[in-house]
Amino acid sequence: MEEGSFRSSIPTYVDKSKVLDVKPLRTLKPLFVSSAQAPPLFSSSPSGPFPSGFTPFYPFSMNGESPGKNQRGGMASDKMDVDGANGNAGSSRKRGAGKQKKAARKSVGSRNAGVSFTVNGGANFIARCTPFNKEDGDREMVEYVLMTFDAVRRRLSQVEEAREAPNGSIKRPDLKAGNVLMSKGVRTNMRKRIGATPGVEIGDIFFFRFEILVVGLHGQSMGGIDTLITKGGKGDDSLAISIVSSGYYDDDTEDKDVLIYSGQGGNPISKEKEASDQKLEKGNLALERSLHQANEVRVIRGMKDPMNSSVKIYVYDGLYTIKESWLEKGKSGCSVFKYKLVRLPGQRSAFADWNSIQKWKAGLSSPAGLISQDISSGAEKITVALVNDVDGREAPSYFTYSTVLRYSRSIRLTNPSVCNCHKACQPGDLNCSCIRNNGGDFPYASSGVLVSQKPLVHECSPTCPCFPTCKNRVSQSGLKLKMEVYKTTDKGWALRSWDPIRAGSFICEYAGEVVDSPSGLQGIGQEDDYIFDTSRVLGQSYKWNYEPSLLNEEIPDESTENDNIPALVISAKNVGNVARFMNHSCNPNVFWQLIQYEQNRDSFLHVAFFAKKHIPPLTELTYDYGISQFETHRRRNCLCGSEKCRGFFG
DNA sequence: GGACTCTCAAGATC
DNA sequence: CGATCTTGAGAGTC
Repeated sequence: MEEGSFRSSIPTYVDKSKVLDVKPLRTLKPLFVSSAQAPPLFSSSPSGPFPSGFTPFYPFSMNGESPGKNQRGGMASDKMDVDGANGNAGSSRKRGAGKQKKAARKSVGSRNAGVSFTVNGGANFIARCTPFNKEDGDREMVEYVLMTFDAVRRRLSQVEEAREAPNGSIKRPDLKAGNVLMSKGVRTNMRKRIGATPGVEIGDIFFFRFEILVVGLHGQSMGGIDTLITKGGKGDDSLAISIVSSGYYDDDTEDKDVLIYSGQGGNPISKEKEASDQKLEKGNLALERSLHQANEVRVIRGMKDPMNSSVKIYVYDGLYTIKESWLEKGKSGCSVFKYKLVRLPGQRSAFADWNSIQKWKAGLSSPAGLISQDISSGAEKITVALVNDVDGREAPSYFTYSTVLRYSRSIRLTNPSVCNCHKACQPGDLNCSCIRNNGGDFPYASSGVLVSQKPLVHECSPTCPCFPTCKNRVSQSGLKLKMEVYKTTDKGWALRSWDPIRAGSFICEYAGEVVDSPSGLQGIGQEDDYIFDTSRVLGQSYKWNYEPSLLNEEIPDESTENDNIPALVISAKNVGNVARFMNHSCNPNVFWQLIQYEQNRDSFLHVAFFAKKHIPPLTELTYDYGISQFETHRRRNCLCGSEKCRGFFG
């Protein structure tokens, strides 16, 4: 820690001649891949359809359900079959369009005719949840289950918020989504175990109790103590295997490695019933037995979301053991069991980081290697830190910080449209033309998260009469997260957030200068490492949107709209915002989404980044740069290090 | 804006 | 199979 030793060299006034030209990603050598080796390219038309969001992702085996399409063979065959998945999904969607509008429920079954299911006769993608990986998971399965949960939950929120009379409706989309996943068997790590949960990493964050349940980290939907029956007999022979410290009880969570956890029970059940003494039974008894057994106990710490105090975030803080227990008088005057849990040494930090970040934000301390408090020089509403803890005080190469996308000339994309709402646009209000432009669905849930990826999201424009607080302006509100541009050991500069990020949250726009002539792109990409190009094709498709069949919905027909979206190419070499520091990954945690809104009587395209999954603080933000369609384009070696790394990008 | 109350929920267990 | 237990999350209130 070299606290307080910086506070200089804001890049806008550093001596350009002395600054090394640091690329966002280190370029090793040009890489040319023959077509036989190249990964499958999807929908190569520059006008779309949108390359990333619409081809269903099959991360796991189809178990021979797409015969003849699986061309990888060997080990790969039971992992991923992107070719087959795309072939199937693409054709079935086209067939489904128009014909099956009415038979929503039926169509799901008939579309899948001939496919054998392993679970509840649901959609074929559920077949990936095999008895094997439902019992014991891995990272891929955990991420898949979490992504499915949140996609379903977002959709249920969207449907719910559009409803006029919320009587008998889904008030708890999280519980409903949990129920859908449980009943369809979309879950993992169902086998209870002592110690680590395969695929769940220390530091992982969760926004709902059900998320923790469906990945098998903690097997109680509400209760704070989960137990494992050790001998075939009574419940008495149980050990505590995981606990959630949520704030409901008076736990002491001050120390980053020690947790004083309260036993369960004794709370007043209703207004009439008084608090009572806790008894040495159930979870309390299991904790007591675990004290003597000294077995590992998983600890999940709940805390307020620094972004939104009404939201609670759960952080998996790794394994602890119980060292002591005692009985004391609680605030109500009744006896409460207390357990002292101590974190096992040698685990990567998780909860401790949250404490550090709080101090940084409060100005009580600084991260090691802080060079600048704000590389945006005040352009952003929230400061953007610059940190180099790797090689001294070197700063990124010179550029002009801009929060907006600069168009050199106006491009009329569609007829500009403004809505006629005079407060905030209301989900479900089909009189609102902005909502109609989005196909009738409000693109964002009330929490501000994007519900589904689409070819194009139509936001309300600055000229719409609705309030600036209208929820349909998410990408126009600027940075909300506390960002940090930081130096990595091997990938140049990178971007991360001090705040936790919920899946679907808006992160930032890709600011820069629009490159006018798409025909001239071939040359531009050669020299400019800060090009963003919507016509690049993503090397790996994935499914972010909810699976309609899980909710007995028909597959929406997106094929007719947005066929004429032109390619958008942006250079952030000279002008840009934090987005220019985001590196490529083949397994990214961020994706981009085209947004359109009206400005000065013309409609303009924007590129907005959203969180693909929940992102813990200080995790590098990455997106898939995609692959240029120009064969002469210079490709670069990928250093993302993910298991499914395709080896190159660009 | 935040602390509080109210309401309606879920799975596990017995 | 249903009652009981154990709180979570969102909305509404002051």
